Amino acid sequence: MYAQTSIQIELPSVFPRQAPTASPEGSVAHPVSFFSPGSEIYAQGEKAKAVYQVEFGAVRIYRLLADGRRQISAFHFAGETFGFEGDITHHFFAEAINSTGVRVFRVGSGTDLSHHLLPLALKGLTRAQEHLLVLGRQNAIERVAAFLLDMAERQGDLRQIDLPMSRIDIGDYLGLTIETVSRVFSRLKEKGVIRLHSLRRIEVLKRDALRAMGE
Amino acid sequence: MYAQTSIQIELPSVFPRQAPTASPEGSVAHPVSFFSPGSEIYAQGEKAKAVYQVEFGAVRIYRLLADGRRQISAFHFAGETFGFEGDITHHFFAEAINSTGVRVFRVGSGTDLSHHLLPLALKGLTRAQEHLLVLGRQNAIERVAAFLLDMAERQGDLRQIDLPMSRIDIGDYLGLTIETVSRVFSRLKEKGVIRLHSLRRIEVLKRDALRAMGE
DNA sequence: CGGATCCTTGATGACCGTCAACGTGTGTGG
DNA sequence: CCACACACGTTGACGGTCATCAAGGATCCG
Repeated sequence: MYAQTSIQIELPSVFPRQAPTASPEGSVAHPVSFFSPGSEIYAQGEKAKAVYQVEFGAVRIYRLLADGRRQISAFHFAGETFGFEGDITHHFFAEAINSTGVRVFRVGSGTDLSHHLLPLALKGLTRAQEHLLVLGRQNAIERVAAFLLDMAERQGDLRQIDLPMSRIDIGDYLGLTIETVSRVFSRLKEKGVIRLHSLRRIEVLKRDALRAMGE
Repeated sequence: MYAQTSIQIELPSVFPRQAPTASPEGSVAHPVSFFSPGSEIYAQGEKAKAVYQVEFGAVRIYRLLADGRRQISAFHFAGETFGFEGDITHHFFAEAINSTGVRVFRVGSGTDLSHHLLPLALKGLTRAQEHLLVLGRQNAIERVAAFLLDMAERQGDLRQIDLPMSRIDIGDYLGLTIETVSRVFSRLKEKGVIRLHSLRRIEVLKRDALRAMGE
């Protein structure tokens, strides 16, 4: 699709939707790598040798079945940290969704990050387990509602949500097909719950209705 | 259902199906609590103040929706550690499935367990994310196959698997109803893939067939 | 402006949930 | 030791939800 580009550049944080968490090692300078849309940050089976903090853009973490079915287990946006799924070897793929800048913190070799990583791992664990409830026990409307609420919350609970990812990504995150995602969006529009300014920019008109659906 | 019983007794490990992991604090003696079937170990909303190691028996971790739908996110058996879902406050319930002994390691108050907890949290994270793939992208047969393979692996890959949990628990773990679980078991019997010695004791006759299904 | 990708909408059917009835296993008390 | 009762599990009939297949429309890029 896209060739992987991993240029080492120093960039300021452009879209800090969320205050970046404190740098694991404080004042030490760490390189920012730039990834073009669709390019791979790491692959399943690779040795995990760093953790990554999103400076701008968005990242998807996913796994594949042999026949190509894909499950996105998490999205990560500006300020969020990822890269510790799997102790030694990555069990997942990480890809840039858009043009994305990622700050790299090399792990191992003396420095001890476990104090910083534990809370991040626990947060990831909680998120994953909450997502299990969505995939295991909620229907299509409830899944989309939960997704929109989560996106809204992570963007500061504004009325406007922008979705950096495609419908395919949303479907593969929610365990649905893109057609079902699209139909649910249409139904939510009909009901006056949301409004689409563009394909990837959504306004939430009735937050309570969403909450009632997403539980 | 059952009254909660939490008697502080010292018990030897009875069913060490798996070698217990090293005690987080080595030589210090820690109490073993006994829980009767169905009794609560901790509840959603409680402050997390300990981690727990299963001595014998089995534990289910789950979450509920308002209308009672339940999603079991994990089972834990002898030798396994749980209790760190949620940083400060538990976001989940933990219940004993059978008569279960649990060794309690209190957290906080000086002692620093983060070095011990991080690998456990990462393992839990990986398991949860793998389970996301099952719930999001696999059909009923594939889910049950994956479940049986996981159970077999955690019991040392013997031909005989014993399931400490009910069909309801299996259904709530796999995002299926008990009827569907039952039907899949029957189909696997018809195909000669498994054999039921009793309701909760299963013999795997064709491991390869299971692998082909569970991916 | 043109082409490709992404998204939407419709028709159809498969899979699995629901409801219901029956079978099986387990524990208790007579 | 047997009888009974209750929880658990199985099987069948049916319907709803969502996947699949297909076509057309919107959007974005050069």
